[in-house]
Amino acid sequence: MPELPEVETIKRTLGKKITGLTITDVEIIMSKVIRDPSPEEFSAQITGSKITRLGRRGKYLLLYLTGNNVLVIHLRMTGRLVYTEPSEPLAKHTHVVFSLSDGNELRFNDIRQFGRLQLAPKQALNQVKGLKDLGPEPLEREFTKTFLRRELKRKRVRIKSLLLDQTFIAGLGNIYADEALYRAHLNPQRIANSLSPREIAKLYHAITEVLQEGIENRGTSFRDYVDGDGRKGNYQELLQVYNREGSACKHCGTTITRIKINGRSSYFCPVCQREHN
DNA sequence: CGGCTCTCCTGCAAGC
DNA sequence: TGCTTGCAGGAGAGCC
Repeated sequence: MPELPEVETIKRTLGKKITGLTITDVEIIMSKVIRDPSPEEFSAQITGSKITRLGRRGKYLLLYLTGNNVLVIHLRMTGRLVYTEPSEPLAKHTHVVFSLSDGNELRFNDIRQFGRLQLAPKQALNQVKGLKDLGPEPLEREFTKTFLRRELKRKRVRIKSLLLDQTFIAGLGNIYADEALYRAHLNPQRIANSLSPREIAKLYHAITEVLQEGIENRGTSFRDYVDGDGRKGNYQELLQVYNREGSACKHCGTTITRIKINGRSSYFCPVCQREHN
């Protein structure tokens, strides 16, 4: 499930391969993955464009094209971008194929068909649904302790739910949210506006640290995620709580617990992350 | 508007 | 062994 560190890693690895290349053809195999415009318009606008640079906003990957367009890609759960030779057989769930001027292809495949591609004019990027309501980038200067304090104060949801809310902060998913809460010694069920200034400060540092470490380790590969080189990340080996139900906490040895919060799994150590203290 | 639930989809694991 | 059932999850729609 590509979250901020995974998308950032894809941006860096894929960027080295496809920046400067022209898209010579677009084949849409499953049209529902194209959110906007129509498949015909999508192909027509992209064909002949050059990829000038790659960007990222939250979990969205951005391919800046000549002709003033941006190809906005969200991989959701199982989406993959595969840079490969045309002779390579199409994977079962390949939905879109971009032919590139170096003779290779960029393929979008997605087992669960949740991922979406969208084309938007560069100046209209901040009007794209999903993108326009994103909260601050947690690794940029705009994400501050003051912001976190102010926003937490007016929220009555559980802190775990808030961390997953992209309109609150962009880029955290289930893995890094659980890891950040563990690092901050915060129980995922805590109500956001009950956190003390000290706890908020710990959470602030925990969020930036886990994301930074995720990037340094080229992301977390559970099942599907690979980077632009087709390589798996390493951060799954450094996870403290996520997907570790029944295992010992690496700090205190207590069994890691899993509960559901708003339908999402939350992994935590019941001792290191006590609800009341 | 805030906050919650349902939905999309396939692959895999658990259970009988 | 082979079937059925349930679960995983990001974000948008829809509800109160």
